[in-house]
Amino acid sequence: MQNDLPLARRDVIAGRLAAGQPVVAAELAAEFTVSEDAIRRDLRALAAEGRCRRVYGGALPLSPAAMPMSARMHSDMARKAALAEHAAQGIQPGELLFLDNGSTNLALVDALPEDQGLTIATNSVDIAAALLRRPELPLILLGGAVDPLVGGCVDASAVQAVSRMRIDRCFIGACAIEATSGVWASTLADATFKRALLAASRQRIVLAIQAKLAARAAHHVADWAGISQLILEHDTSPEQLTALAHAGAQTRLAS
Amino acid sequence: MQNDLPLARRDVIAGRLAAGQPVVAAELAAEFTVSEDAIRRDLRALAAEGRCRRVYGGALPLSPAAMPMSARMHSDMARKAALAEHAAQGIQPGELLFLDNGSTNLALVDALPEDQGLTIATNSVDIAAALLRRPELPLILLGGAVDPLVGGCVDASAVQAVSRMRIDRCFIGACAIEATSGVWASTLADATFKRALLAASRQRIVLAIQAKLAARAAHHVADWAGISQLILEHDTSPEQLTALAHAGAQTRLAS
DNA sequence: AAACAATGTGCATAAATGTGCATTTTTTTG
DNA sequence: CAAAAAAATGCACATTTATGCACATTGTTT
Repeated sequence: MQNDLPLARRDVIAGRLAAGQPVVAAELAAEFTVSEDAIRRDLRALAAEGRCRRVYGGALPLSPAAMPMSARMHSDMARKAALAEHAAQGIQPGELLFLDNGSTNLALVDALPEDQGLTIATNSVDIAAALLRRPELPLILLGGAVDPLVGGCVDASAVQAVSRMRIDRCFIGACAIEATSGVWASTLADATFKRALLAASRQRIVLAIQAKLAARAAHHVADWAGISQLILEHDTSPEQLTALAHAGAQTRLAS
Repeated sequence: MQNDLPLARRDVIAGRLAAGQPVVAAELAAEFTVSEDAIRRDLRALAAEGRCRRVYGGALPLSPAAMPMSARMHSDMARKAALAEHAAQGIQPGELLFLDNGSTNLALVDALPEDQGLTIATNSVDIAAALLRRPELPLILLGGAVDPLVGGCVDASAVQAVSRMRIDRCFIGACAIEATSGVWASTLADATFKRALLAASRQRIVLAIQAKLAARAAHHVADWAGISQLILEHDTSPEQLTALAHAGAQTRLAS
């Protein structure tokens, strides 16, 4: 990402600031392959124009935060990021991925590798919004009526659309997990969609933080025979793990 | 790529700028096999016509397409909110609204009235994300391949989907506005989608902040005969207003 | 047909701008 | 309070730009 236009670089930085994103001088210098002096001059100029606030080590946007969606509040973000990091390692170049609704899959967006020729599909509005910040990743969005509880499209048109796809690897969002029976969803439409998604996918991955094992949901999605891999946190209890293994789940632990 | 017509070269450069592409003086000189002086003269002339921004080493497009959607949505929010407030007053109960891509329409989300039985449709990821915070409003999301520059779906499937709808009131996002010619978009796909959206809608509204009148874009969407109402800021210059009125635009000023 | 103005082009020089480095000053952190 | 990191400052260097001028090409006039 090195354009020959110096002011273009300044515009890119200004754009990130305008998007509410804080910037670090050293990172920008490495990214644009210029010295930190040049970056500092840019930030100084932007601050003089009133387009950011200069701080030690970088610059902050004037109107802070705001951009992320309703899922920012969760302090589980660190846990989910660890799961996502582990899940991303299994991704192969050129794959068509599907990220189902769910805040855990949202964390996966930031863990997706670059320059692998990946294509991402999703039915989740929040995940699509997050993927807009990864413009190098081609994004296919499933349309339809948005279920406000789910935060994405799980209606008949979405089922039909996903049924016409051949997905290499899908990440199912689980509302609840039970060791004996598998994956569960909160709403009927969501469960129906997830089953269609599973049917269209070769590799079927589930990311689950601890809380999912304690949760309950009304509609069954799939048993462990239908799930290729269940990725859990490293501090999952041994009892749960043996129960899962006994039920036939292919589990892996994120470090 | 060496054509003997000097004007042709300038048009090619202007076309790239209008498409949102930055140009480097030295590269253009090599491409057209002329000296950098000639290129500089071209760029100077284009900048004087307001068709680009001259920078050290080349020129940058005036079009907002260069800035990602995430950056555009947080700039000039106060101005856009005023426009949105005014536009919301015209909405009738029970209508099916369509909010086209665009940061100005994003501000409209917070201005939509409650308990009016409205239904909202959009092809914009960010607008859909914002509407998740208004769960009482039924939301229909158009799917397809997401254009990262546009921030939403403007491909053939989106055109097809919108063509099958009967929309009561649509809010078109304008990348640029010209008093004599109407509404312009930055990319061909976006312009095509907007035309399909206009064709499917009864009331066709355009919200435009001041900057849109100074911007340039490459692809024509509609002239003023195709726009029901153009909502502008209260401090739009009288010259612009008379030019718009003379061209047949139905303008209204937000307070 | 010849002369003319108009325009675009390329090359010179001088001015302006951006960059990187060395040094000093300021801020943060332990 | 001391050490480390970051920022400001001054300066040398390279690149880009503006300006004036000579030259070629084109279209028009006489």
